[in-house]
Amino acid sequence: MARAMTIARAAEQAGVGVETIRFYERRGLIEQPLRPSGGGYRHYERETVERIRFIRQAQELGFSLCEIAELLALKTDPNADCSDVRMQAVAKRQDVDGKIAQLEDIRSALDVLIARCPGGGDLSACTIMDAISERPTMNTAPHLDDAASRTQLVRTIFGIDGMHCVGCARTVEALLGAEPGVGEASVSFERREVSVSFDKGITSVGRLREAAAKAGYHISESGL
Amino acid sequence: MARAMTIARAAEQAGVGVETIRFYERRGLIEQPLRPSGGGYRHYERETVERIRFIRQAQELGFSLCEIAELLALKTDPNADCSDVRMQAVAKRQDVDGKIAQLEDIRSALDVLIARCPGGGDLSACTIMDAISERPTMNTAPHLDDAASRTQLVRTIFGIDGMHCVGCARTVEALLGAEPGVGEASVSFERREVSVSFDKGITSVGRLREAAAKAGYHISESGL
DNA sequence: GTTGACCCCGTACCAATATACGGAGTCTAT
DNA sequence: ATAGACTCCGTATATTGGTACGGGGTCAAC
Repeated sequence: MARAMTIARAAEQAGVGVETIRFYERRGLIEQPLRPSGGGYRHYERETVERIRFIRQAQELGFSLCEIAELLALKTDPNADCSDVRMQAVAKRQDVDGKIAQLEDIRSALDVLIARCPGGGDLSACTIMDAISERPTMNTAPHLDDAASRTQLVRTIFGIDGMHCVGCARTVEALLGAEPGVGEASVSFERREVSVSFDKGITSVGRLREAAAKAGYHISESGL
Repeated sequence: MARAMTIARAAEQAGVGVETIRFYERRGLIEQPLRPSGGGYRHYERETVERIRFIRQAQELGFSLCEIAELLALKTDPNADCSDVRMQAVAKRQDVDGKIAQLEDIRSALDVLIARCPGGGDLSACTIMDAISERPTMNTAPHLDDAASRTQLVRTIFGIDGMHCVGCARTVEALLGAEPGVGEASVSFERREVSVSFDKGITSVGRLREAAAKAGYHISESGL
């Protein structure tokens, strides 16, 4: 055992770059090792190499360098009392637990997709696409688990004639908004435009035009 | 339903900032919504809000925006054939699986720490610290699972006299390196210094000094 | 005692993922 | 018709986790 463990060798053994080690030193994740008088080269311990590997491992697991610093601090903090340390560990465990749970959610979601997929052929037959569309927000979506809630939202901007005032604009907004299948309608009196989002599976441009016409307004497919 | 869904309202509903939405648009994660002629304000769909929430969810789970773009692309790519899509999903699933496995490793590691901890009192009684020290690299460490391998590595730099040449330096390196408990020793002939790391639990400065003295070299606690 | 490999430090730069700013335009309410 | 809130766009800045560069010092070997 003769060759000094210089930074390059330490880096190689830890599987990182030389610059990375210096970076970790600057960040205080590892301490700058003892150096000879007057500023020679750093000499590393195997221990330090292990510490670097620990850092990489923890990173792989989604811990930030700050969190890793905390984990490492558990080891060296001389002021910590045991229950502090324990609480740190417990909190971290809950953290990890939560991450696992979320990943399991996404995994089972993917499982469903994969299981449903015929496995080949044209895209039109692909159930994965549909499935993703059905549950676009994972478990945060309020309640659209049912296959019946398959929607085909579109938004279009029409020109509109026959409005005399801002009141007319509000009227049109209200009457279009009341149509079945319409999500949201907003009318600009000044521009004589209406922007409306609706479900193609429920209503249609014609139906909307009709509804407006009944109140004396004329919709044209002009805007954009 | 009159109020147009402008960017601020969409941002609020999706739980992100306005700038974030614009950022996602630039990144192509969501498409810039339809706008009135001549460049008015954006009008958003609930659908788009859902999409943004999906993005945040996926991010929480460790997917990068690029990966999320892929996931979202499964939904809309008109050129993809079904098996392409399926392979994407399967790959993603494996990805997720790997992450879960890693997190489970770390979780059980933390569980061990927590279970061993007495739960209160002075730090000197804290087993968590010891445990972390024992397995600093998680499952990548070669084989130091045994409690017997509790080490107390230190490194010190000494001054050394009595060397006549570089050969002497190598000799000292070899003889110190051969001492039980010594990890690594490196000697600078020019600086008359030796940097040695050793286990305090196994050997001692005195023992090292003795070993060097036997070969005619004198170690002094000078360097640093 | 000189050479070539290595290391030092400070600083600059990179990519990812936002977030902020500033000056101009747009909407809506009064 | 004007004030105030909001939005537009482009650009700049922040944060995290590095990576690269350049000018000079150190080391070991011949």
